[in-house]
This record gives sequence, structure tokens and C-alpha cells, in this order.
Amino acid sequence: MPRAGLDPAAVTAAAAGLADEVGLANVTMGLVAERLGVRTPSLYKHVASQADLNRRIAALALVEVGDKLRDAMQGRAGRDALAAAAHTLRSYVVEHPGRYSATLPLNPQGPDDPIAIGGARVLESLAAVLAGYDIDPADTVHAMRLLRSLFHGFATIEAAGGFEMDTDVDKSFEWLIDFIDRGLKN
Amino acid sequence: MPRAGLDPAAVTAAAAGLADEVGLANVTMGLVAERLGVRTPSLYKHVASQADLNRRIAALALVEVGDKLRDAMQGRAGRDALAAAAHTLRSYVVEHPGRYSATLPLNPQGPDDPIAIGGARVLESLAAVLAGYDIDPADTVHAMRLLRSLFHGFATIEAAGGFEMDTDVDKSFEWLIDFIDRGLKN
DNA sequence: AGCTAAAAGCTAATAGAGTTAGCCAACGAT
DNA sequence: ATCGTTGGCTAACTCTATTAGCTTTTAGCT
Repeated sequence: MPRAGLDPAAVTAAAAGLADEVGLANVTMGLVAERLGVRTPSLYKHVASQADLNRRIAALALVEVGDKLRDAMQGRAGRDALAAAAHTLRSYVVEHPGRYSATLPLNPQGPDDPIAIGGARVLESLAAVLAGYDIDPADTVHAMRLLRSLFHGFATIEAAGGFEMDTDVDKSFEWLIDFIDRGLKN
Repeated sequence: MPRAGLDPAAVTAAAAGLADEVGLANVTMGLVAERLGVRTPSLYKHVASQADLNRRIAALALVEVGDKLRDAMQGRAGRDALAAAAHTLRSYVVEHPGRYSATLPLNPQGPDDPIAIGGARVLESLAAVLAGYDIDPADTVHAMRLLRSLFHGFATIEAAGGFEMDTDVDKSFEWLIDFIDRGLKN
């Protein structure tokens, strides 16, 4: 019998896909193995543990979202950049709720942890958004935290089905972008 | 041997305490039982399952935070009310990260689900904050979502240790309250 | 006080998930 | 073609949730 030809990336990708489909909490090692056409213990040749797998999913999500953010913001500034970043982030979380939720327990184990690297890239994009506004350098870190908290919170609540009357969530999101844009212009 | 005298509330309280100490994910039925001086299966006389227990923890957290919000906002309006609500929420999440994290998978099973009731009370307090500002009624729901997303996001990220340079997180939080206050005043 | 039925704990047992150990076959480099 | 490495498999173990069935406390009633 030929081999399955797996590697850590393939296992991570399968797990991430499952996470989006059934929720991160329901991603079992057995389910991942089944998806890959392999027996459960075989996974341990590629990932150290389920915790390790979750960390890899988180890193994958951060890299993906970082890439999308960078792409979406090419050549944009000010309100345009803000809107692009916001929509990109929101779309990603809605499309990939499982992988995104893996990023919540942020425990980078060091500066070269893929999670830290991916996270830093996301933060770079947020910093790029702020660069389009005239902000007191002393307030930049505060503004970064504002964006991060707001987008993360909104996306998380939406992904969890936390908003009633789903109909005008889009409108709320636009309103919210506008609110931030006006505020950042002082 | 006399009985332990448990009831659903006692089990929930023990589990919530453990959640704050060791993290919700590490709250095992065995651990809860041990804390209560009882054997694991005995817990099932009071709660239906671990999922049920988690829902009870979530409901408890929402009621607690709802009460604290109500108290903190007595007689305050405008910026004062906003700051009181923000600080109350943040303190609660920092002090009770475990129980709070149980509220994330919001799936109220109906209008009389304790989770829905507790959540509604929290939302009431947020609405009271907004009542202190002059907001177009059509925008109220958007503003509610703004507050909810922002506070939830900030608290979640902070509880997860997601902010570097922890020193000035307090300052960021104040800045953020100010930002929202100014924005809500149009 | 004694009786009885419900409730609360306990022990024993089952099922499912993560993980480890050790075996064997496939694959790449020589 | 062969040899060492690597990837996959089976078997086995642990830990956790959950159920079944038994026993005893306990509250309410007479």
C-alpha cells in the first residue's frame, strides 16, 4: 500500500478545514485522521499533540489573515484602508470561524514562534491603517488596541451568533467603521 | 455519613471558581467533584452534563456581571456612566476570566434560557449608557454593538494576555473610553 | 416516634479521546 | 539492488464523561 504522503502542513490544513466545519472544540484527532485517510496514531508522526496542532492552526490562520490584510490594503489609505482592513478581517472570521478561534489563546512561546510572527504581521497591517491618519505617536499603541479590540470583538460575537436581528449586521459594521474613521480624524 | 447537601447552584459555583483558577478548559467533572468532597457521578444528580454545567456557569457570569453593571451605574450618566460600565466589565473579566469565557459560545435555547435573560440584563445596562448621549434612535443598535464588541474584545484579549507591554494597558483603556465618549457626542 | 417515598451519594462499568510503544513496509539516496 | 530513515499500523494505556443500579439519608406524614 502506498503512503498517504502527509506532513505537518497537510495535517494542519485538514484540521483547520474541519475546525471551520464543525467547530474547533469538535476537531478530534480521530476526525482529522479519518479526513486524511489515515489511522489516528499516524498523526503523531507529524504533530506532537493536539495542543501542538491547535497552535499550528492558529499560526496558519494568522498568516492567512495577515496576507489577506496586506493584499487588501495595497494602495489604500485613510478611510479606504480602514474599511478594507475591517471587511477583510470580518470576512475571514465569518468564512473561517474555526481556525480563527484557535488564535484566541495567544501564548507565543518566543519571538520566533510562528504565532508571534503571524500576529506581528497582522499588527503591521493595523499599524498601516493608522499611518493614514494624523495620530499623536504617543497614542498609536492605544489606537492599535482600539482597532484590535473592536474588530476582534465584533468578529467573535458575530461568529458566535451573538447579534440578534442578523439582518442589519452589515449596516452596523459600516456604521462602526464610520465611527472609528471620524474619531481617528479627531 | 451525612450528605454533602449539594444543589445545582453549589455545583455551578464550585465549577465557576475552578474555571477562574485553572481555566475553563481544564475544569473536569472529577475536579469539581473533588472540590466538593464528592464522587464524580454524584454531580449528575444536579447537572445533566458538562455542557449543561458550562451553560450554568455562563448564566451565572452574565447575572453577576449584569448586577455589577447595574450597581456601578446607579446615578451616573454620560461619560461617567460609560467609564463605570467599562471599568466594571473589565474588572469582572480580569477577576473571573474562567466564568466569563464560558459566555462566549452564546446559544440561548429560548427566551427563558437563563443565558438569554442574563445577557439581556447586560444589554440593558449598555443601553442605559447610551441613554446618556444624544443618539439618533436609528443608530442605537449600532452603538450598542460598538460598545459590546469593543469591551468584549478588549477584555478577551487582555485576559488572554494578548497585549504586550502590559504596563500601560490601563492608559490605553482610559484613552479608549475617551475616544468612545467623544465619538458618541458627535 | 415510626414509615415511606423521593432524592442524593456511591460503586461498577462503558464508551470515546489522546497518547505511547513497538513493528513493518515504503521510499530516497547511494 | 540495497540500506537506513521515515511514515503508517496495531495494540495497549490513561483519563474523562456518562450511565446503571444499589443504598442510605432525609423530609413529610400519620
